[in-house]
Amino acid sequence: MTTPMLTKNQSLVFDVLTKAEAPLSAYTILDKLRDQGFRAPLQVYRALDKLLEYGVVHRLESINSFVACAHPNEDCHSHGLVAFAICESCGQVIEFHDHEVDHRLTDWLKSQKFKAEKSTIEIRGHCANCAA
Amino acid sequence: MTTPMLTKNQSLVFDVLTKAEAPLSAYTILDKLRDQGFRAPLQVYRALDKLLEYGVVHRLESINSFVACAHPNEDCHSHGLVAFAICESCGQVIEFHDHEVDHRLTDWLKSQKFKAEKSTIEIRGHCANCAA
DNA sequence: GCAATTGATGTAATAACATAACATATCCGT
DNA sequence: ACGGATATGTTATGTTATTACATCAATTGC
Repeated sequence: MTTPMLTKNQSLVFDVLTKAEAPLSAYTILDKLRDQGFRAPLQVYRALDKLLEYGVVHRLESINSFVACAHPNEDCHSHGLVAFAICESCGQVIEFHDHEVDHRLTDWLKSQKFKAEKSTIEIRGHCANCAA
Repeated sequence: MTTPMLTKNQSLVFDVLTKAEAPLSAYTILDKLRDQGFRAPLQVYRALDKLLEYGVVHRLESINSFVACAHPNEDCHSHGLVAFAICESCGQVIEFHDHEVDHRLTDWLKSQKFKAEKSTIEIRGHCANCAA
């Protein structure tokens, strides 16, 4: 999907996520944008919905947070499957793709005649720097 | 891990999950146990924490819900990695294990020196019965 | 030009999910 | 019986997400 011109709110939210060192919750984003005139959660959630749709932001289900896509130039959707390693100490997120994993899951789903719509692979733990 | 004797509240919560056709949210469980004397969310969450620890219940992060483990006789923890296919129409959850996927992810994590603690693989879509 | 449609925004209220803090009670080893 | 650990009960609160409704702005068809 080609990303259309972002609206004002979408740009503000995207900028906050791009500058962040770690995933942010919707309410954290809201707080960071109070000075820009944001007042209500919906302003954030609506922008996030679009950014997710465009594939430039990912939602981390296991921590109810959002990150800017780490591979903005490639098309994440075409990879079919994105996986995340999330450090519980420093918050760093490593985003990666593995075709073999993708393939195995796809084959399994096909064998079950299960039509996949949205896949989540998230590993929580500690990154090289933070691990004892 | 061997599962110790369940307490009263743990048994009640586990029974509700075992009898359910689909994953249940903590608050849905609470409602189903009002007649048994449950009054507060914490009674459910505390029981769930233990059941998760014992490995007899899984949490589905992407839908904030809980299911009884589908493979009670095997030890899910020893599989290292459990994946779920979740039907968004009927709610059915298919739990499965794939050693190859496990292996690929483990190798990748090792290459990054990332210490995994908890992994989540969830695929939302439509099961064979519900797919158009 | 101008109504009609569509998409974006603003705001308030509420729903849904989860935990903190504190008090009591029950179980078990000694 | 005592003391510690675990389980429970209860209230309040914190956190995440959506519903409902009003307004505004850009676009399209006529």
